[in-house]
Amino acid sequence: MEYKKEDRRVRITKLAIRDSLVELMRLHPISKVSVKMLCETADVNRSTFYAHYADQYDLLRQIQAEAVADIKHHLTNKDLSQRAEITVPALTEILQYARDNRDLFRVLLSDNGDASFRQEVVFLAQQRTIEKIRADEHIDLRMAAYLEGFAVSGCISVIGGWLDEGCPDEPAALAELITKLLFQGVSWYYR
Amino acid sequence: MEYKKEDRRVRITKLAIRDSLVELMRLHPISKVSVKMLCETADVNRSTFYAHYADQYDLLRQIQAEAVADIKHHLTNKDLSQRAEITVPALTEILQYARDNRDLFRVLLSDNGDASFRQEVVFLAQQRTIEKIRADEHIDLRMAAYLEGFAVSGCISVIGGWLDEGCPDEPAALAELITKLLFQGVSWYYR
DNA sequence: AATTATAATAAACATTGTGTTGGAAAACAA
DNA sequence: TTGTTTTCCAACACAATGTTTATTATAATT
Repeated sequence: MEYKKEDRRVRITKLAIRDSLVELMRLHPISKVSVKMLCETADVNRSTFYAHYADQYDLLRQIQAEAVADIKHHLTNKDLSQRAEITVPALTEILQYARDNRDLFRVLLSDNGDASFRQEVVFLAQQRTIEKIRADEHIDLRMAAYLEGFAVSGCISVIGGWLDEGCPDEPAALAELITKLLFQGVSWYYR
Repeated sequence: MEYKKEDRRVRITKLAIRDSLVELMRLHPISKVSVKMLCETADVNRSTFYAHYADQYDLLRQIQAEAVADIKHHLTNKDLSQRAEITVPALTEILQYARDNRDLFRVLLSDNGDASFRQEVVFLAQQRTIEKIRADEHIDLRMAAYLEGFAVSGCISVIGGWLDEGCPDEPAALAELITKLLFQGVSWYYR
């Protein structure tokens, strides 16, 4: 991987631009964030922006890709490299990571974010959490797709709400809740 | 409501524009759909567009509002006007309505759609399906929010997938599935 | 510290979509 | 048919886009 260690100026510039995007996307959807405004907020020349990114969407895509890579890193580094299933401890670790980068993840998971990030998360989850559903030959593929979509969308919603509220629960507690919601439905709680 | 019966020309124009939006949004997110392209596809003059809508988003908003009104109509017209809970029959009827307007709902529920529509659906559902959760004083508000978000996001995902695949299941069967997923989780199926 | 390489800047440019306008032509309702 | 309303057409100023050039500033290298 490109460990050529970017020029210091490049790092500073990119950081300023990325921070500005996250800041602006707390208020506006990506479509309403112009390159012009972005550069003004970051105090970076517009030509400089175009030297690094094609447009706002390209920028967002790169930020997302990095976040996905980090999540993947957390996944493979943990106990579950052998077991194709997300465990409460692993989910806890991911939640901690999300909390540490709260501003970023709020934006990525929010409705202001781009669809592709959620889709990537779905893909990651598909390869792990629910792989056993796929493996079960008693389930047809269509049903598996329903279950996966239901599960991942539900989870993302909970995590997004948690971040919006300032992470009032401990990661471990939320991981527990999510797991229960997934496998036992909403009824486990209130009945 | 406005039963003034619009001028025939207005009806034709609006219909053409709306169809064009749905068509274009199968490929691009709303942010990438320009008024110009919209009018070219609809074969309508750009000035005419601005006579009816402020911009693409205003147009989408109006389409959404109408869909929401229709759903509301289906809800209040049914047995559940007294019971604050979505029943399988009522959900079935809504699914039939969605299937009848498949192209439209695919767009509205997809990630290309606007967040506000999903939020409105969430709001509708909050007032009914899960009202009992709210009423239960043993549940704190934060937990209730988690459950609601989880449930609604999951449902929308399933319905969206169903529409994308060409509605291969009967509405009644899908309504049954969704209800089970909601209250018993994914485990009811594969184990 | 001096030299070389490269990144950021400023200014200008053509291009494109936006939103508005006024008048002519067309379609409607009566 | 007559009067009304809508659409169309052409033109407009305006703003953001993406590119290019020369110049300045900063970093990496020796």
